[in-house]
Parts: sequence; C-alpha cells; structure tokens
Amino acid sequence: MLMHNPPHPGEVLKELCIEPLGLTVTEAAKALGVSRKTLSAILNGKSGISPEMAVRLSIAFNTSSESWLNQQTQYDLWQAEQHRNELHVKQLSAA
Amino acid sequence: MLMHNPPHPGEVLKELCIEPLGLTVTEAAKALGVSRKTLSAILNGKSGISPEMAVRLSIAFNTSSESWLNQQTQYDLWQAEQHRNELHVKQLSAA
DNA sequence: CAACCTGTAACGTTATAGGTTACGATTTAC
DNA sequence: GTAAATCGTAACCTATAACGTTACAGGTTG
Repeated sequence: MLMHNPPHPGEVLKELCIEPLGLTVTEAAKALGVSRKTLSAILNGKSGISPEMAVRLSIAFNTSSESWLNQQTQYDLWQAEQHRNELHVKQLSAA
Repeated sequence: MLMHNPPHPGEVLKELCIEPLGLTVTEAAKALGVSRKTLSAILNGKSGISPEMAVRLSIAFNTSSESWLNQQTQYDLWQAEQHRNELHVKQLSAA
C-alpha cells in the first residue's frame, strides 16, 4: 500500500534528466520525436507518461522504460486510492 | 527489460479469483460495482485494468491494488516495447 | 531590437474505459 | 424438455486522455 504522495513523473524527468543535461524543452522534445507541447505538458504535470513515451525516454536517456511507467503507475494509483471509500464494492474473498 | 510476453491481467483475474471462488461474471461484476460488460471485457482481454478498477479488485479480493495495476503496466509496456525500433528517438545521455 | 525559449489556448484526431440495451447461444435447474 | 440464468458481444452513447499543428504573449539573452 502506498503511504505517501508519489511525485509526478514529470518532475522527476525534469530534475533528473532535462536540467542536469542543460537541455531545453524544445531540444529534448525534438530528440524524443514528440511535439514541444507534449513534453511540456508532462514536465508540468498536465499529462502522464504513456507506455510509448516511457519507451522513448528509455532510448533517449538510456534508462529502463519500466522505471518510467512504474512511476506513472504509482502516481495514478495513489490518486485512485484517494477515492477508495467512495467505491461501492463488496468483499468477495478473505484471501 | 521484460523478456517474455506477460499474460493479460484479465486471464490472471479469471484464473486466480473468479474461477477458484466459483463466481459468475454477473455476480462478480455486481460485487465490484461495475457493469457485466466491463468485467467481461477485462476477463477476455478486450480492455485493461484501470487504476480505479485496480482499487475495486483490491477491495473485493482483499489484495493489493498495486499488484493489479503493475500487471497491467507490464502488459502495456511489453506491447509498447514491440515497436521500440519504429520510434525516431535520438540518444541524449549515456547515463 | 532580434532571436530564442516557454507555457498554453484553440482547434483537431485517435484510443480507451465505462454505461445501457438487446440479441443469440449456451448452460443450468427443475 | 422447458424455463431461467449466464455469457459474449454488437450498437449506441459519454468522458477522458495523449498527441498533433498553429498561434500567441511573456520572459531571456545576445
């Protein structure tokens, strides 16, 4: 169970990849093969990291696509968990 | 890096939760608070497990929502990795 | 001042999760 | 054997989200 609010993957991307390399959003977007708008939205927490984007990041920054997408999953899940008690779900198993 | 095709999370759900408990799709859908169609689509690999659905499953089957959503992530990522060489991405870092 | 970078609004496309209703086919129960 | 339940799914809808192009205003910087 996630205990604390995970950071948006865009923040991590900015702080760990873009800024250390002194890259502009324009440059990075071009290298990633996406529009400047798309990358900007991610960096500013306006949209998430899609599976395809995770693969792009893994190529550009020589990382694992899993790590990127897992971060997104943790983020999304934390959001969903905030509404856990609003869901009308009945228990089916004690396993 | 993922090496083998991960199973669709719907298969796992069926084999590990629905069938062992002898549940019908109709019963399970009702307990989960979703339509029969929605659950059916998941069980038959026609749609994925959303973050909210992961939370529903965690309540109904007393499991972790993380495990469900992670399975979906691995599945989605494997699909995306299959097109890795079709993406026009330039390397930005050797880290 | 001119060149560059930025976020973002406005417009579009495409994909996907979810709902309801309805159907034919199969399975189960009596 | 018939009636009831279940199943997958088609057809229709909505909402959300990622992505694209173009265009603009504001900020830096040479």
